[in-house]
Amino acid sequence: MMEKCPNSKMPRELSVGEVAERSGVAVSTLHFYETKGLIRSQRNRGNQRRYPRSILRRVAVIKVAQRTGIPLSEIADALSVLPHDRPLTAEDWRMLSKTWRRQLDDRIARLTKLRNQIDGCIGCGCLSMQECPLRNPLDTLAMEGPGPRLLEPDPA
Amino acid sequence: MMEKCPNSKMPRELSVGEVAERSGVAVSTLHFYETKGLIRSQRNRGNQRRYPRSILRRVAVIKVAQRTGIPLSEIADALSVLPHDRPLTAEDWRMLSKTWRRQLDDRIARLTKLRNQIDGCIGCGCLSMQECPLRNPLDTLAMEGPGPRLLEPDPA
DNA sequence: ATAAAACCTCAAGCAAAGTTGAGGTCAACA
DNA sequence: TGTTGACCTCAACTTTGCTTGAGGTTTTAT
Repeated sequence: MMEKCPNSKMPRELSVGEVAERSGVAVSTLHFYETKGLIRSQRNRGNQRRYPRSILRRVAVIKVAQRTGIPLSEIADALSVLPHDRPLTAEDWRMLSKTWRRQLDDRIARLTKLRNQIDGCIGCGCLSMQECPLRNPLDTLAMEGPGPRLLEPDPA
Repeated sequence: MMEKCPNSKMPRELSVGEVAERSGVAVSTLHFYETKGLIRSQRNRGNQRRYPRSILRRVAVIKVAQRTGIPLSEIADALSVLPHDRPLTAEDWRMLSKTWRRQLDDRIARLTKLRNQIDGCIGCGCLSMQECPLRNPLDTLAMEGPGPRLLEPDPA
């Protein structure tokens, strides 16, 4: 299919199609990520993309970050401090995951709080009551945090 | 400002601006919701929108559902079985919240699982190991559930 | 009576995250 | 040496959830 490494069954470099297949993202998505600076590619003499195997890890990390709800632009920022040409190390990952893990906690906490509110509402039939968080979102949420904000900005 | 109910300080009907102010959404958003069938309005003789007070609850419910991550189209579906011209009852809310609560649980569970995976990865420095969920997303996620799905579809 | 604020419609624009298609090149296999 | 399948670029289109603006009417306040 592609040139193989003579000493191994593993190709030394991966074509975009191979990366797509192995990482589970579409070729067009890899192109797209490249335009966004999330990944980078070398070209062979026919101008086709060739990736080092470490691309797979990078893409996996991107996907994980996305699953936590981090927008691509932030993922790009976080990854941009790391060189494209060497594999991510465990230490790199520790740094990245520290921040993302916090944001994930945040999202979980927000959703959990919402769930509790909903449960409270179910219990009390609150829609007919003055105290319900749904009843008067403005007042209720004014008490929940800073700023004149109704029903949280919700990055969720 | 607007015609008042003669027997009360509360306006009988609300203008779009009032609804916006009280519910915390922009006027343009209310227009938008109307085009999507989420809300409906009566018009006065000058063609301006007039809402019953129950609109506030309806908008609040929409916002809550949105916070759980439900797309507007599904919110519209759920609300469409309820008449626009009477206030939501506690029973209505119980029915709506039952489904949404389940989906919220789901989201929370998904994110929590992801957090655990991340924690596992941090602990083991897994990026350099074969067993890491990040290492080979295809195989790993094939085991997680049904279907040839990589890195979950993630409605999150 | 008139000016300002609020409202109306409709069209266009924005951001995120991609996908799709047209038109053309490259490479791997028989 | 073909001929297919994989690849290339660039532009346009998609969906979701709105916002912004133009151009015009209605309400309210003075």
